[in-house]
Amino acid sequence: MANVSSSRWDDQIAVPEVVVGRLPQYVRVLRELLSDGVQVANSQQLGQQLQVTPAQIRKDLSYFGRFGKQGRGYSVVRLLDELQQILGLNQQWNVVVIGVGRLGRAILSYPGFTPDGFHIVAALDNNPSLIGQEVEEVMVRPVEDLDLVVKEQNITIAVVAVPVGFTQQVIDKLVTCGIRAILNYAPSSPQVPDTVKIRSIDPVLSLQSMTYYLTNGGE
Amino acid sequence: MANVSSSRWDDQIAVPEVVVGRLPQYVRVLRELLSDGVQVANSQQLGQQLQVTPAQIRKDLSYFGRFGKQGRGYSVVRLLDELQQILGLNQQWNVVVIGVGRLGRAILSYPGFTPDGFHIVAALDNNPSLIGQEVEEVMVRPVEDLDLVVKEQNITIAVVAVPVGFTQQVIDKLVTCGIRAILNYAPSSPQVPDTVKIRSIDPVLSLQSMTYYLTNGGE
DNA sequence: TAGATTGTTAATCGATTAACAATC
DNA sequence: TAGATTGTTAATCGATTAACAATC
Repeated sequence: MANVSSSRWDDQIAVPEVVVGRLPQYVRVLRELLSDGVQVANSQQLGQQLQVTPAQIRKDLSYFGRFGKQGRGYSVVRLLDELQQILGLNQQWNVVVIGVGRLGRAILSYPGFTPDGFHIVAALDNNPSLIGQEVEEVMVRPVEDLDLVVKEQNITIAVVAVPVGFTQQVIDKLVTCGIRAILNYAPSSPQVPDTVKIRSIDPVLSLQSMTYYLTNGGE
Repeated sequence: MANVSSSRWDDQIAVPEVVVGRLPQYVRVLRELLSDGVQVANSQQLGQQLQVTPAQIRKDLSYFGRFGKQGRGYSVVRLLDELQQILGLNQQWNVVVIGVGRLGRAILSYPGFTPDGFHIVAALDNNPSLIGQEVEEVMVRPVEDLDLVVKEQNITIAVVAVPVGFTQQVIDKLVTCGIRAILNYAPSSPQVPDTVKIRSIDPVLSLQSMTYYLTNGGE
C-alpha cells in the first residue's frame, strides 16, 4: 500500500549532503560486520559502531528506501549491497593524478584506492624530466594532454597534487574537460561551479583545529 | 561601556566545534591577504574569499572578541594575529608519528607541517629492521618507548599511520600517555574519550561520497 | 500471538542568515 | 557630519532526536 506514484522516495526530496557523507562510513562498518560473519544488525547496533543515534541511521536510510525488517533489523549483505549501489561503489572509477612530485608519487603508490574500485590510470605533470617516465606502472604525460587522456581512458575523477600556486588553474582545466569529482591535496580551497564536487585533504587544517582545544578549554 | 563582568565573551558560551573548524581557513585567507599587501578587509570581502556569508564571519568572530571597526572592517594583521593566538598557532607543537611504513615515511617527508609550527620530533615503529634507522633526520624508536618519548620530547600531538588493524590499540596507548590530539591516517574511525580530539584523513571516504553524485543526480 | 524494531512524523535542537542599532 | 560596517539579537532554516503506529 501507499505505493502511489507521488510517494516514491526519489521523487523530489533531495538527500542532504551530510547524509551522503555518512553513507561511506556505513558501508565501511557493514563490510566489517560482514567479514565478522554477522548476518543481521539493527539500528541500535549500527549506531553504536558508528557513534550516531539509531534514529539517525533509520532516518538516513529512509531517504533511499526501506531496507529493514520490523522486529529484526537489517540484513548486512542486503544493506551493504544497496548502499554500494547507491554510492556507485559496485563499479570501477578511472582516476587521473595531476602532479607527480613527492606527494603525487605517494598517492600513486598508495595501495588503498584500488581495492575500493578507484583505478589511477593516468598521471600528468609539466616537468619535462618526468614526462615519459613510468611511475607505479603509469606513464607520466604532459598536462597539455589532459583533455585527450580524459577521453581516451574514460576518466571521471581527478586527484590534484600540484603546488598550491597552480591549484586553481589546474582545477579550472579539469572542470573544462568535464571532470565532476576532484580530490584536492593542495592546501587551498579552490572555487568550482556547483555542478562539480570537490573534497580537500588538508592535514594542516585538521591539526590547526585541534590545537585550539590544546591551548584553551582542555583542563 | 557594557564592560560588566558578566558580559565577558569567554564566560560561559561554548564555541561550537563547527566554528573552530572554520578558523584555520580564516587564518589561511588572512595570510594570503597579508602577503598581497591588503591591510584592511571587511566581512563582505572575507566572505567572498571563503565562500561564506558576511554574517557568518561576524558571528564566528564574535565568539572570541570584537576585532573590527565599524565603518571600516578588520585590520588584516590584527585579526590574523588574534586568530593565530586563539588557535595556538604562534607556538611550536611537537609531534610523534606512529608507524614508519610507506605512509609514515611520506608523512615524515611532507614539508607542509613545519612552516605551520608542527614539528615531527619522533617516529615509532615495531618493526625491528626499522628501529635505529634515521628517517628524515628522526631516529626510529620502538613503540614501547612511547611513554618515554612523549615525556622526554614534550609531545602533545600524535599522527597515526599504522595498518588499520592496529589503529585502535595504538590510539588507546596514546590516550593513556596523555596525548589529547590525534591525526589518524588509517581508514578507520577509532573511539576516543571526549577529552581527546581526533581527526581522520581518509581519501577513500572522500572519493566515495563524491561518486554518489556521479552515479545519480548529475545530469 | 507477543515482542521487537522499523519507517516516519512531529518536536527539539542548533546553526545560519537577516536585520538593525551602535559606532567608527 | 554622512556613510559604512560592525556586533548582536531575533527570525529562519535545516538537521537531529524522540516517539509511536505499522508490521515483521
